[in-house]
Amino acid sequence: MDAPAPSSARGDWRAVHDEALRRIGAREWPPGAVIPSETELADEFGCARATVGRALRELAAAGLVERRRKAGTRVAVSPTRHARLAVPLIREEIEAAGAVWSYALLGAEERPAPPHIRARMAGAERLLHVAAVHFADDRPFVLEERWINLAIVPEAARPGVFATESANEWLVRNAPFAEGELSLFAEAAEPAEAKALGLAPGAALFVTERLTRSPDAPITFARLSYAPGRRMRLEI
Amino acid sequence: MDAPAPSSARGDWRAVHDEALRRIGAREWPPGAVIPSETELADEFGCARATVGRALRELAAAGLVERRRKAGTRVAVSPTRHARLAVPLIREEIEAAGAVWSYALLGAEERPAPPHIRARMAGAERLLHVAAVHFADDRPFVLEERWINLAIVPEAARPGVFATESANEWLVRNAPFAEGELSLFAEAAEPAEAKALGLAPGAALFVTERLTRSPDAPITFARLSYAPGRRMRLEI
DNA sequence: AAGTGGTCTAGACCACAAT
DNA sequence: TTGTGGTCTAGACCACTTA
Repeated sequence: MDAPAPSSARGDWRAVHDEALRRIGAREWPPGAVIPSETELADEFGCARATVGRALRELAAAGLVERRRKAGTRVAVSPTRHARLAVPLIREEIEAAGAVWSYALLGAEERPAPPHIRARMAGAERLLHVAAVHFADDRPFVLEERWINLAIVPEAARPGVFATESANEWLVRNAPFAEGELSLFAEAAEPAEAKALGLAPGAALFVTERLTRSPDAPITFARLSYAPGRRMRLEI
Repeated sequence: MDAPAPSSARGDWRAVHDEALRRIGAREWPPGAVIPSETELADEFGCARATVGRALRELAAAGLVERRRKAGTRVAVSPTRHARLAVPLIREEIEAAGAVWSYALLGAEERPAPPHIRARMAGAERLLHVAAVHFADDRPFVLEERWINLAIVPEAARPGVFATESANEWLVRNAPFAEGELSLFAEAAEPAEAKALGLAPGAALFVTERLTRSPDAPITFARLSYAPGRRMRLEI
């Protein structure tokens, strides 16, 4: 880390990062405390300030420290762990499990949305409702129910768009990188859901609700109801 | 972005980042394609290579591009979206919702684990089993069932450790920053679970199973069964 | 052998917010 | 006003991987 820097297999910033992590874990830098400035740490570790900056930036991204100009860097009060959750295409999720994907469109029509949908898609006048089931090896895998804001993606109203390609994929292609919110919960299957998925009413469904927004207006609200047995796996 | 750099409210690397994002979304850089090298892009944007590097590093962290030395940077074949999931302490989750947290220990004793637990905690000889319910405003919120590897955290066997502090918090304090796997799914409540949570058997539970590992051996396996109504919310 | 990303440095200027 | 983080630069050396 000195003079010409004797090469660094793992990167010097990692050494600083790991040592900072150790001090936080060992309560040498207790929760809420201000840690030394970049300049001081650079001095201590004998490296450039940018290297310390890199290390602390990673810690901040992980939520372990909070940084503010002039105020300095302080250890987060409650260093919460985070996990990264992939939001894959349904088809890819099924194929990744080694199964054959297929798909049945139940309906696609413009229709007035129920109040709780209207509330979440405020500003959307005309909404297209799409319902479909995705199958893994011909067994029902997930029920997709979706509302699409026709003001933002009017092409979705073209007849036959969702005959072979699911709304799931169509929207990823046509509205990529959109922001949004995701909500995960368990719910007993309603009779209609149970029927669509070939289950008994009341079965425990894993449900994800996802609202996708463009900067100006909501794009789509999707509810995916997964048949029992599906697990969402994450690394921490 | 030229000569003395006319200051940058948002950072020049963001400009490069956003333009790259646009080109990926617009399929000017189609999935799987190799994009220009850092040097070429630095030339195009009139900035230093490090600035381009920063932009592309963020895109790589987001999973939108893949980078390999010599091979270059290519657009991911299927640019999957990711969401960040916070794994909070149960007490903090309840208090964040404005409710009062309380806690009842159902039992804590060393006991042989069933086969499916032994399989996931390979190498752990002596296991402590802990069961407890967390309440929000005196209503059952989640059932915590946990197996702890006594070889790694022998202090957990001390009598009375989990009387007032939950195993959840105790382990966060005593084994911070551990790696692991997280699994989310829905399941119908078993009779014993239903009773502990005050529900009818078969109720739809939101379940998380989490295995925490130290570099050498498993530390703990926890199953959290949430009463209906609990939602896990994420930003995308 | 050669070209790409990965990292480090020393210095600089700036934005921001606490004082 | 001042001290902190945020960013940029120009150059350098290295690691890795493909050719």
